This record gives sequence, C-alpha cells and structure tokens, in this order.
Amino acid sequence: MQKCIKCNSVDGVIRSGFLRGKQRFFCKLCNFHFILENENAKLPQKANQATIVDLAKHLGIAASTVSRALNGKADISPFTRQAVMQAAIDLDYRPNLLAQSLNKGKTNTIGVVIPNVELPFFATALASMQQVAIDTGYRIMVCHSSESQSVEKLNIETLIACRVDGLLVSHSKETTSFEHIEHVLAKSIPIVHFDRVCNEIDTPKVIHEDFKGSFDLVEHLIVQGCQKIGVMLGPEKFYISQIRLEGYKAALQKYGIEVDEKYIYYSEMNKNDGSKAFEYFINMQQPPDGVFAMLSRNAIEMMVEAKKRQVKIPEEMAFVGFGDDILCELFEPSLTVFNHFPNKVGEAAINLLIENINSKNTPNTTTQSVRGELIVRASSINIFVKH
Amino acid sequence: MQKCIKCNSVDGVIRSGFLRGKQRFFCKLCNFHFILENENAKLPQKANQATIVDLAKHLGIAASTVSRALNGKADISPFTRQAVMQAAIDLDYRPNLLAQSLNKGKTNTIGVVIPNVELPFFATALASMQQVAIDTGYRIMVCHSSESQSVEKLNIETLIACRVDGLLVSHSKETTSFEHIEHVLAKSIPIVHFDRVCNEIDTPKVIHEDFKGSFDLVEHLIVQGCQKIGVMLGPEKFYISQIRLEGYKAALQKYGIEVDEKYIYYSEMNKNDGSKAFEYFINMQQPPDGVFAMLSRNAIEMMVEAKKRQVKIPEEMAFVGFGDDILCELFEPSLTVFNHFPNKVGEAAINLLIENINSKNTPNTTTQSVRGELIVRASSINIFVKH
DNA sequence: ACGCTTATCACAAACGTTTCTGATAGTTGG
DNA sequence: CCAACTATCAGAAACGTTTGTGATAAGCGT
Repeated sequence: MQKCIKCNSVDGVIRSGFLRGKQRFFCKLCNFHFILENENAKLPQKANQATIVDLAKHLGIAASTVSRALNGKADISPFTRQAVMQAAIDLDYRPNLLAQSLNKGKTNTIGVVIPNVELPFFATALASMQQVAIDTGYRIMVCHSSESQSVEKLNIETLIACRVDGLLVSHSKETTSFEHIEHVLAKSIPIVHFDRVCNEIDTPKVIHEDFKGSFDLVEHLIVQGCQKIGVMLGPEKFYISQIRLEGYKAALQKYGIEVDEKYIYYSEMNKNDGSKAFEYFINMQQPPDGVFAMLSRNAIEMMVEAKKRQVKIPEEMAFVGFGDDILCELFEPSLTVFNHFPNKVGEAAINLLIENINSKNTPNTTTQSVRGELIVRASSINIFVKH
Repeated sequence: MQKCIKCNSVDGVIRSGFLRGKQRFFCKLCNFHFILENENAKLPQKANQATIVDLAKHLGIAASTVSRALNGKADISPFTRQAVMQAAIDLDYRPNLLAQSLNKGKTNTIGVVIPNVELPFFATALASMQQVAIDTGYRIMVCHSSESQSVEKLNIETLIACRVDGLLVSHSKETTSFEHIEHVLAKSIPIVHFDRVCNEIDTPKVIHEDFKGSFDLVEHLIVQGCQKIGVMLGPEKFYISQIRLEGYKAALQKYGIEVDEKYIYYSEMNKNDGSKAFEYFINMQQPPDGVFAMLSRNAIEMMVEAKKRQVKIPEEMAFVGFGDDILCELFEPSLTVFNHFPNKVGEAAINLLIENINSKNTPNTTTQSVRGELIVRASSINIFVKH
C-alpha cells in the first residue's frame, strides 16, 4: 500500500476518496489525511524577498511596529525606527504593493485602454499620461484593444480585476455598444473618456476641437479656392466621424456650398484606405479639388497616390488632415493639418481622472475640450495659381 | 470632557497618550481606548464589488467551496457548482487579482521598461508584446524611462514592488551603470533585455543584427560608389553605438577603406541632432559622399537639411539608416534602411521571458538575434550617375 | 453489518500589509 | 503617593483569495 507521509507506517493507510481529482489517503494510526504530491511539485521556494515579518523576526519585535516605523508613523522611538530602517537596508526589504493595495483598497494604478500604441496620437498621449502619473504617485497599466470591441471589453474586465483606481478609455473603431462602460459606471469606478469618446453615456470626457478643427480645415480649403471638397471619414457609426462630418458640413454651409453625399467617403481606417479613397475621388465625374481627411495619415496616403498619377498638389487637388505628425511636416508636399495636441489631451484626461478619484462623491462629468491649432502647409496653399 | 464613543458616558473618560499623532482617550467605565475620527473620514464605504465571501454568505456555504466551484475544481456537486455560478452572475462577482496574486505568489504580469513609446520601434515592439501576452494569459505593465537612468531605476523598483513575474528591459540612452540590473538578478527575477541591451551582465537578450545591418548598409553605400562615408551614432558609451560602429568599420575594412575618426559623429540622440550632424559633415574639408545614420530618424533629419541647402541626394550625398518606418518609405527621397523588424524583436523577447519564467531553474541566457533585411530605396541608388 | 471507499463540504491557515485595540512602564503634578 | 497622563510596543483583525486538513453522510462489497 502507501506509506503515511507523517508517521511513515504502512499498515494503517487506507483510501479516502478523492481531493481535487487526486487519490486521497487516510492513516488510521496518526489520524491524518493526505494526498501524494508529485515530488517535483514545489520546493519550499522560500521567496527571497524579505517581508515585514522577516524584519520583525530579525529584530525581535512585532510586525506592526515595523510597519509603523517604515511608514513614518508617530508611535515609534527613534531608536527602534533607526534599527528598523537599518534592517530594511540590510535585508533589502521591498514593500509588496499587492498586499498593500489589498489592505488599503487602493492600488494607485490607473488603467488605460487605447486602440493602438502605434498610432502616434496615442503614443504621445500615453507618454504624457505616464509623466503625470509618475509625478502624482500613480502607476499606469496599458491595454491595447487592437481596434476590437471584444478585446476592449476584455481589457476593461482585466483592469477591473486588477482593481485599478480609475480608467482612461479611448474606444476601438468598431465599438458600437457600451454595456461594458455602463458596467464600470454601475460599480462607480472613476472613468474618463478621451479622444474616441462615447456620446451615449454621461461620462467625463476630454476631446479635442473635432468640430472646430474640421470646420477650420474645410474653411481654409474654401478660402484657398476649393469648391468641390471631398471628405474621407472613419466608420459611419463612429462618433468622431460624425462630429468631424458636422464641422465639414458647417463650413460648406457657411459659404453657401451645398453638401453632396457623393463627396463623403467612409472607411474602415485600415492601412491603405487612403489609396482607395483617392481612387474613389479621382474617378468621380467631377473629382474634388480639395480633400479633407479625418486622419492625416489617410491624407498622406492619398497624396502618395496622387503623386503616382501626376496629380498636382495642391493645384489640382489640395489636401488637409486632422492631427499633426512628423510625417505631415516632412512629407512633400507638407500637409496642412489641425494639430490637436495629443500630449495636452493625455494630460487633461489623466488630471481629470485623478481629480475624480480623489473626490469620489462628486464625479466631475464635464467635457473638456483641448484647444487645437490650424497649421497651414504646402499641401493646400497657393492654389490660386491655377485660376 | 469627551464622550466615550462606546458607552456614551462622559465621566469615566480620561486622556491616554497619543496614537499616530492624535490624542487618545480611555473610558474607565467600559474599559475602552479610542481616538476621535474627523467625522468626514470614511463612511463604511462597503466596496460595491462582490467578494467570494459575499457569494458564500448569499448561498449559505463556505468561501472555500465557492472558490473551488469557480475554479472548476473537482470536489463540487454539480448542483452546488451551478448555484455558485448563478450567484456569481447575479452579484456580478469579479475575482480580485490582487488577492489572487498575493496568495499564489504569481501575478501573471510582465513589467516592460522602455525609453520612450513615441519611438516607432518601441511602439511596435510593445504592441507585439501585448499581443503575445494576451495570448499566453499575461498582463503587461509598461514604464517609460524617458531616456533617464534614474527614472529607469525607479521604474524597475516599482515593477519589483508590484511583484511582476518578469522584466523586459531596454535601457535608456544615458544608462551606464547597471547595479539595478544586478539587483534584479540577485533576487532571481527573470529578466530579458531587448534592443538596447547591456553587454556587461550575462542576461538573456534579444537583439537585432546590429553588426550585420550596419555592415550591409555601409557595404551597400560602398558598392554604390561612395568612398568617404560618414557615420552618425548615439552616445559613445552606448552599447548599440559601439556595435553599429564596428559594423561600419568592418565594411570599410573589407573594401580597403581606411577608417577616419573625423567621419564619426556621436550624438545625444536628441530631437534635432540630425541637422547638427549634417552641419558637421557638410562643413568638413572633404564632406562625405555617403552617410550612415544609426537611427533612420536622424538620416531623415539630415536629408531635410540637405534639401534645404540644395545638396542633391543621392548624387552628392547618399543616406542610409538603421530601422524602417513609414516615414522612411514616404519621405522623398525614400530612405534606404536596414529593417530590424521591431515586432519580431518584441515577440522574441517576451517569448524568451515567458520561457524563463516557466522554467525558473535553468535560466536561458542565450542571446537571440532577429534577422533583419536591407531595403534599398532612392536615397542611395543610382549614385553612379554622378561619376 | 461492518469496514473500506467515495463525494462533498466546512474550517483554518497562509499570502504581506495596515490599523485598531490592549497593555506596560515611565512621567508628571498636586 | 496616586491619579492622570505619555510614550511605546504587542497582538489581533482585516483585505480577498487558495489550499491543506478535518469531518460527515452515503455507497459498496464481503
């Protein structure tokens, strides 16, 4: 039979059911239940991270005393405090943030959900968030939705499971339902939307001047002499698409230009949608003489295509885009853009979130708008030459 | 005096020293110590997150039973399991990863330290790491050193405090001492270096073909007819600088070209160092007819400057850079680069780390090199036209 | 019928902190 | 000298899990 792992006797050992799928034994002699561990299982593994208890044992005092000494509380004699500090150095003690967070019910961690770090906007926004976080004693946990609604949902689940103190969310392009956000609100976990916000729920938001930026860009095209202005957007259901379209329409309206649906091109914001859009526009009976792209990246893709086909920029077709970028500046011709200052958006968002975390009772649900700036470049000026 | 907060009597209350800096009282009647809380302190705050204990109470069973049911362990009757599952849904239970990690001694989180997400290389590498992490059940916690050694050190401290299961580190440009890494090793926390590795310590590393890439680029320039080749590097102490310089030298040597120190330009990798480098090269008595930049971004900055001064590219001066980028492709002239596949580097690094986490006894300290690829573009071809 | 066996569950300890409560020795003042 | 008071510390509880150990009712075979 089986030897008892406690008294080593063999005679008294009988089977005793199963525990978690493994055969269990019972030793009648020493009255002990046990299961056989596969011996390679786990060595004592004595984590070589010193704990508060280790310090306490080392000094022969109570763990609570060590804790208070380390945290600079009052009830500690200078002598004891000094000894604790020294021991902490000697044993290379590092506090376990997990235990600390579990105990305090606060993690000092902020969860960020973005569609894709590879988009310069998000990279920059993220970097500025990180900076603010460090300065204010927070940590940041980033998740990429990879532009997928289901992954986004999963990300938020994970961050909640990690008990982040708050969430900074920018939606994926395919996110159209927002139960997962309602859910966060129901648990009264502070959340701030930024950039790709959700208009259906009343959350604090930080956006850029989507309307004004689009308006300014299109107005600029009109002033430069463009009369048939195309617009390339993201998905039709996408909130940002809608707002930026409104800015486009408003500008046309101001100058008495009728809105023609044919000049509105929706895309899925994939890699080469710019070329497709250009293809569409150039094959129209009356191709536009100016194009506003919701993403400056798309404007550049279109310009690449235009150059391939010897379409003169800006004389035959001018381009403007939303969002600045080193590429916009260095591409030839350089692209006229509305700079929406990703760093400021990032800062504003995390500051608003931290404010809401600290004053939990009165969640500030204002929508902040970061002021942008029109940057006029070669892709849209001196058009008048053609006339 | 003070009313006792327990028995409400006033008579028996006397002072009793200080606790954490606040006056303490003692009630002789009910034998109770207390301090006065500022009433706005903390409402019960009953976190509205259901716990396992809540489920257990709700069902009238033991918490351990709930735990086993949720985790699909064996010792649970189908009926109980079903009830627990339903209760979990009803009460919207979410496991507390903090408690779970604390208990298991494993966080399933990987810490990543990078100098700057705004560099496309790191953004891409990070994105691919995230993907692998999700697929393998890990989470990622990212920290930016912002190219500062002290911040990098702090980052690693933080990640250790969070008890990440392992570290992925790419050093800041100013990191020259590596005690903080020794320290990580001393605690036998798995670590993998990538890209900007540290050659002084024996850690697992994932690099790209720094030597071969540089060699190929410079050889390409030579084959195209360049004879005086400048090289723009990062800081002199920077490991990557050294390796890439070696590749440069080896290529020159192969073709019998003498290495001239004057053609080696070190930079601090700041924003506009490319212009400065160009300034330096163009003002030499014998300006180079080809320049290899350690960062393609720098090559482009140089080309911008070259274009401003009407220097013909590539006829008068050819350019090549290390690392591909959409900018390299779309800039005019497009830049010849050695593509080092940031996504593959990211994947390889995290895979190696996870492997090391799982087999803790035998840390795999091999250095993996991700195969790169020379991409020849306009900035360096057809030079022969000039001869 | 009785011992072996199973299925199922409760209970307690543990993870590493923080904080509340209890306790002691010393100090002060009338 | 004694009550009131202070300074300082120990011990226990709590945070939310997981897992080892103890326990009970029921099934099975001889």
